[in-house]
Amino acid sequence: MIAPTRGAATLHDVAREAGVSLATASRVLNGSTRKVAESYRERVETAAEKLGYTANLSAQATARGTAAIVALLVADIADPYFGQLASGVARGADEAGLVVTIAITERDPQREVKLVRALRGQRPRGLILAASRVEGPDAVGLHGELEAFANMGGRVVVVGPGGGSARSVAVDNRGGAAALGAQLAGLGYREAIVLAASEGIRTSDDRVDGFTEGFTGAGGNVREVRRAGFTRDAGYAAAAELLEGDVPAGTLIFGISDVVAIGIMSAVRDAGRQVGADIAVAGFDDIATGRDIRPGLTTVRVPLEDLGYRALHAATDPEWDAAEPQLPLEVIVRGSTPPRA
Amino acid sequence: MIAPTRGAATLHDVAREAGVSLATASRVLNGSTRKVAESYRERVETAAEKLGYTANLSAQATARGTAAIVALLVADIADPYFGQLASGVARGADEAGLVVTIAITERDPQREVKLVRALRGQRPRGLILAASRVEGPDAVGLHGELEAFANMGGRVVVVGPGGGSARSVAVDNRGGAAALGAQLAGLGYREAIVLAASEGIRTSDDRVDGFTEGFTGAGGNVREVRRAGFTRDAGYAAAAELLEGDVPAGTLIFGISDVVAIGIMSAVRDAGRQVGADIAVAGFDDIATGRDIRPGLTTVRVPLEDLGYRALHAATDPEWDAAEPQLPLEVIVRGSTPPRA
DNA sequence: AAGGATTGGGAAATCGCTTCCCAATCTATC
DNA sequence: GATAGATTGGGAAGCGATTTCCCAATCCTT
Repeated sequence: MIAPTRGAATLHDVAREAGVSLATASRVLNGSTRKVAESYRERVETAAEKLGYTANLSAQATARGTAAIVALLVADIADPYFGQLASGVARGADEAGLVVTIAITERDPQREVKLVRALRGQRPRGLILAASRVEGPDAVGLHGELEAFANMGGRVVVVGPGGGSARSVAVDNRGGAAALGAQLAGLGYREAIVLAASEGIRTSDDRVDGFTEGFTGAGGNVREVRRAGFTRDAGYAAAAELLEGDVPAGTLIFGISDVVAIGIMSAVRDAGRQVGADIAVAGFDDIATGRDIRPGLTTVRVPLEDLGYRALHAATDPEWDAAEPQLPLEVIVRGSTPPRA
Repeated sequence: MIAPTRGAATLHDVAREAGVSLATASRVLNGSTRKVAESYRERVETAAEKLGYTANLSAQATARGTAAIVALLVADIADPYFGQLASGVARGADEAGLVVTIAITERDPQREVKLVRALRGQRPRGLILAASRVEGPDAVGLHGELEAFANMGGRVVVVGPGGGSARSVAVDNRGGAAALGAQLAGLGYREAIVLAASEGIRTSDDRVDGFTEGFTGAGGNVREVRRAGFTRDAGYAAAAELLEGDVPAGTLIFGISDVVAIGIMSAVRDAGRQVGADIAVAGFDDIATGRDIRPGLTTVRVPLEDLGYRALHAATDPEWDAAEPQLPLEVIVRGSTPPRA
């Protein structure tokens, strides 16, 4: 039952209703090491229930000096990659009794810096950066902000290749891509084109390098690495342009992520070519869609949800084992890369 | 430049550094109607810059009595439907200088009630409910919580059919589904099966009713309405079961949402049938994937991003026009429902 | 039965920031 | 040039919690 009072009930109200002091009420309702006699405890709880009391988290945060918040920074929450990741973060936060605040960078480094600064105002326990170029000129401002954040007592976690003092939850992009490349070469592919994001984005660079290594190591040849972006439309556009030129049947196009690869598949079809036997396509991440698309998308499975879950823990557990084994990646071959005769 | 102090700089620090009072520093840095002399303003700003000051949002919230927060409740953030919606919410929040906190219900009504209660602790300006059954026995507890939330001064916005005091950003599910049904009947379909969520979920019910109305009104016949859920897997499972029975060629299966429809498409294929001429499939929402899948998914376009954007404004704008026109829906026919000869 | 050790409630200080109120200075008016 | 009125800085009282002391009432031990 919740009393229909105007404004929220405060701890003060509860204490008065129960006829105890503020201190006692606080001890009963919001975790404290000190014990309170059963009779008092009951009275306080009854009063709280009756008034529909919920602790004011902001006040709690000011008093305690730290907020039960974790901030998550993603490039685009509508992108399934980040959606799945966020899902894991949210699950972990829920378990730990933390609130997740989310901010969108729109892949704009400037914006990212500004957001980190704004987020700092919340004094979150941790900050999870899921979308960032950790290198390049843009990174310097960001670095300063992260430093400030850490100095403030917050933990920074980078999803992907870590840097500096930040903890990182890494994915073996290079290894996974190498395995993919090797396996595809094993299927008989000899010519590949890679559609990557701009240089300096580690995730992309690692995947390109790994793929090249694996593919060429097993007898293939990477004919070209084109720069596109991380979006479906970027993949589509780049592939469309590519297909205006001469792309022989049997060529493999490796998209830097599944989202990109899906764009590529559509472009291939719209160019009047066929995905699979004619032009093979592979991606990376194994987002849910890859399973439902036809032909199925060959990819490297990244356990995104787990990754998010881990990131949450890296951001909040005091003693977190940086040496924890990386999450296992797995190559998944589907119809988009049929074996070449 | 940010000074390498331990702990965050407080307003107090800035005031001392600048040699002014707390009040003045506050007025300069955090919006106030009062003017401050240029010379003071400058000194304060310089000091703030030097110390890397960022206002403690929690303290600000306690002092002001309200937090610059909007809470968003979704069923599953990895679901593209909610992802796109959240995207719009985030954009609007960013423009309005608000922070978005996100919570996941996992489609569990009990959990939803608990979350609303927990979220109340943040004293957010608004609460956007994007995933909720507004009817049925489970709804009563929720209703109480929402009431309490509103009493506290927060605004509740329901995405979908509104109820009670909450503002609502509605989608004409019924009308859209009716248009879809009519159009498909016009393409020559005569027999349809609907895969819906459980009864009592308004969104689902409205879509079922609308579709039935439109389809039968144009000469079709809804043979059956099966209850599944709102997920891809639910759609897949229900369709798989369905296809074990006798489903004649030319039958149309309408999935209550695109996510469900995509599951259906996969089930159809896995059952050795063909999507399109053999078994037609239609969905609702027009999530991005529907464009890249083959055949393309016939659906009703719901401008999800705009919907989220609107919800944000409904949650925060003091005078919001409840009578604002509903967002336009549009039937999109793609290859999953070819014209029947 | 007496002295010390627990146990547990309450007053008050504190967290970082806003804002009301007052005093001092400045501007404008006649 | 005096006075009313408008500006603008600062002091201090909150906001809604937590937490450190302090002290009275118990409990245990010998």
